[in-house]
Amino acid sequence: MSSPALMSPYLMIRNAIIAQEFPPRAQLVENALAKKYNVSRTPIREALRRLETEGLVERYGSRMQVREYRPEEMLDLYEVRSFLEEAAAKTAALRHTDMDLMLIERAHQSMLDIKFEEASAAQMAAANRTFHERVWAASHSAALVDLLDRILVHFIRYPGTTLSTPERWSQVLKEHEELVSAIRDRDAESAGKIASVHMEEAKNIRIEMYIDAQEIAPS
Amino acid sequence: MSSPALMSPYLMIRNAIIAQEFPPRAQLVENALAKKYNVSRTPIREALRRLETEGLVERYGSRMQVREYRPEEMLDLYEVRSFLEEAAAKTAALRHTDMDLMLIERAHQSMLDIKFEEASAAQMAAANRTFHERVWAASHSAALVDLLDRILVHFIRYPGTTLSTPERWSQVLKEHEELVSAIRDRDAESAGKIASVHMEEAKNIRIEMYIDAQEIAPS
DNA sequence: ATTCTACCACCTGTATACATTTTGGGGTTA
DNA sequence: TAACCCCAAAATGTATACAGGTGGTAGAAT
Repeated sequence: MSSPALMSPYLMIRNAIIAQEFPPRAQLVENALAKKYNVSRTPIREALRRLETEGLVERYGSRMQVREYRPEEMLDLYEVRSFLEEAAAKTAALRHTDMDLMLIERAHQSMLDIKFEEASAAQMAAANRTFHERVWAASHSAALVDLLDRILVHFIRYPGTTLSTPERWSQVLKEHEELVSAIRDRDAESAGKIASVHMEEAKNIRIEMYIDAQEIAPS
Repeated sequence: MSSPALMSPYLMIRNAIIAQEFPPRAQLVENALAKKYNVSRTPIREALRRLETEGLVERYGSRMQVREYRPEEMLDLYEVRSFLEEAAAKTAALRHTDMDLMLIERAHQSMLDIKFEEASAAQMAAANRTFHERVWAASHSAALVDLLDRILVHFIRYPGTTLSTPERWSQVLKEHEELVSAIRDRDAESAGKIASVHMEEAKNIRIEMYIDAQEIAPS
């Protein structure tokens, strides 16, 4: 994260939304943002349009406001991601080149090299993301990668990670191992199934996290 | 299609691209477009940004140009659509309300009411699209609908329809009938399978169309 | 003839000024 | 008191002016 002055209004506003500096349903007024970030309305408008297409910001009439979100929405997102990851895994199994496989294996090895106690949550999440991205790439379907990107954007708004315990971490590694094998064997059905189950588990962990949060701070 | 003056620059440019008035790789220069459509650069810029996120237009450095496309890409799109329609059908089977089912059945009936000889291709395509949209809606997954919308945008660039023969039309009706039944029975597996096969067939028809076109006008 | 340089034309990025629409409030009336 | 209307203020939509950067070309020198 570089200094504010070097960041585009798009990223500035985006970060502010994620940090809840602008809470859900907050009105995003062009003039106010322009003053706040010391640029003219023009770049602000473009940033808002972009955030709108990403789905972080919504129009109400002509006004823009921060999109609301409900924790339940997370389940929807995981569900769709599950379908897409299944599709990507299947397709990757059928279409991967030797190079694709090498890149996937290397990403997997990077995750194996991480010591859970020493690494930061961000590091682990990044390594995990890289692994999945390499699987996507191996599908050789630009359309599929585009959709996966689009879905994952929404996850930003939900804090935390599903990789937070050593048990889960080693479980993830085991499942990735299986996924790599299935892809290597060009076994599309298995690969799809593994990816799907993998996501289903992440979803369930999220549900637990949500319920725990509810019990600590009930409405 | 209303008169040009009433259409937003976004739609104007979009139509022009689809009509190949701006061929693939054509530079889209803001000033030129502004003069052509009698508006200032500001709305033109917004239109281009929007088209960029839709994927009809691409940046090369800071220049914008019409995105290239290859007929083979169509297969990718159908493949991804197939996954998504399968997901939507499965989810709709599990989650539909009585109202959802009624709307689906009504859309299906509308298609049955169409006489192939009398109806235009556009009418048939529209009725077909409505049917599918109602299935999507019955999934109650906003994220899924969003992705389907996003994928279908790209189909615009490829002319023609897969519903062009009476045989195919009645085949489509039969498969829709089966899909409605599976959804009604809340049989997710069948519904998913039917939707998936349905799309696979459309893909194959596209391949035939492409090959035929190649033979008539070889490179 | 070829290459290097300098300049000019063009295009995008940004700011600002102007136009239009929407909204919220206050006062009047039924 | 509630409803309606009108007006003022504010926010968005649009146009225009200005700045910065890039590419291409003409001309000169080798």
